[in-house]
Amino acid sequence: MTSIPEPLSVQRSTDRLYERVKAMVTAYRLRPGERINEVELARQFGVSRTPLREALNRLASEGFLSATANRGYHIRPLDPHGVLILYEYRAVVEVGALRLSCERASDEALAELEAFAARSRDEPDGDVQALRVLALDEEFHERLAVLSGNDEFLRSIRSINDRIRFVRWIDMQNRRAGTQSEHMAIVRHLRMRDANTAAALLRRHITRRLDQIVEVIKAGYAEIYTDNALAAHVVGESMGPTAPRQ
Amino acid sequence: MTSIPEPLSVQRSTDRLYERVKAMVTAYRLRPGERINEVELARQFGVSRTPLREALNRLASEGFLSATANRGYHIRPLDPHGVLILYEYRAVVEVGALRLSCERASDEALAELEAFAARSRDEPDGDVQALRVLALDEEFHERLAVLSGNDEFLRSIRSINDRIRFVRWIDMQNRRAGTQSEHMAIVRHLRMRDANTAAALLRRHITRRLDQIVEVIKAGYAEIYTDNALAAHVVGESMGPTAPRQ
DNA sequence: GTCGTCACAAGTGTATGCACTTCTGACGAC
DNA sequence: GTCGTCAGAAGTGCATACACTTGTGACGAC
Repeated sequence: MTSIPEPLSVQRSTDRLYERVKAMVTAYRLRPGERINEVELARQFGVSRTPLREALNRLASEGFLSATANRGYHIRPLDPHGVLILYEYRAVVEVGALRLSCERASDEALAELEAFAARSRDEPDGDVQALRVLALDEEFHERLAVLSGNDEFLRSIRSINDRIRFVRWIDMQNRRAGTQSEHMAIVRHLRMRDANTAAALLRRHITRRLDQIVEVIKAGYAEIYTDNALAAHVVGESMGPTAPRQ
Repeated sequence: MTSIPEPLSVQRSTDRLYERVKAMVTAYRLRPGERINEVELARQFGVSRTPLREALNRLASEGFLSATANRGYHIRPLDPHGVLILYEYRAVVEVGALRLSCERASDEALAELEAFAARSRDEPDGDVQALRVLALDEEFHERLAVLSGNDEFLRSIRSINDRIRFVRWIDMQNRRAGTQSEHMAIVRHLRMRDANTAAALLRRHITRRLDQIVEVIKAGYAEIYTDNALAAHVVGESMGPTAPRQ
């Protein structure tokens, strides 16, 4: 009896659809306000409407889509106010997680986090690597949450990461280097167990350019309606060998 | 053309099922670890499995149920550690909301909140009113979140309220009076714009009896397996006069 | 008696079909 | 030309059907 390498990959169609549609939505491959046509989308994915609807329902409950009875699902609009309050919320959650992490994380775990931040900083620049840098940025914040030892924070921050992915992507075109040195600074203070300074740095890290959010959203709209690089990357990955969308 | 009183109540079967099953789950009318039989539950509700599954899927994504491929949905176990980290998370979110509320709420809004807290305090005691007292407690915290002007906090706190409803119910058998005077104290400091004191009070209000959480959970299990009063109330309400929709 | 095997029952996952609602565009009243 | 009306098209909401997976109990080997 050979030890089976986990049949976890026996995934339901619903789950795969959830991930794929989420990727499309968070990258704004589907446009803000656009209505989702269940029949067409199901045909594109080569499945029936039943599992697709389960995925859409779930996405709606998580705030990625809005649902209206008898009128289906719509892509969430990309509005500055929504992004602003989400960042405000994010700051509270992440700072809370950081304070717990500062109390609870072992010295080794913090050293490992610092090594991760350093590796990320040394990642090469370039258009192709941009997506990877984005992923590393998200991962830094998730790792920070893991160290809190409280999975509620991790769960919440993952959800936030999904929801702000597009804005973060746009924003990172401008402040990649700053972001990564800020990560380093935060970890350094964590290693000194200086929670207050680390918290202040993290708060500023998150809310730093919130006053420019309107410009970022504008840039986002421009990207969406011209040549959405994030969508191209993400969908390239997640749709893989799927037939071309007519 | 008479002005129609909002056809918002044109709700989908999926949405009604979501609410009803959520009520059953949060009141632990279904028991921890129990597997949900879709066919039977659908029959009970007089609907087909399709809308029920959409509701279950949504509940699972929100953490009320756990889903396993080909093995359906299970009621989340009621474990002390899970409750503990949820309360820890809740404290961070609520304190964050309170600080924003302290900055932004108008004097009038705070006065209204105080009036609400006072009315709640004066609500009569008794078994029958217990459910109402529970609802008022939840509402106090939601109102506090509303004053932050940030709907992300409200959304989050509502979700937390749903998830801790049962534990709160058990816990409130013992500390009803204390709870309500603590609410009053918090609002009083908010009205003085003393965010730090209000925050400290709120934090203590939430984490106060966390060291006794194991006992509370034990009491919860006893209730679940004997004569679950919360479930009786809630299901009484939510199943109520619904016609048996063939 | 214990264990493995196998067939049937039970249950979940997905596809399909149909009813009902919403959308759209043509037509006619004014 | 503008507006209201209405019929057909398009689309969502739900029920049903079937395939496939998992659970269960009887039977036989040992």
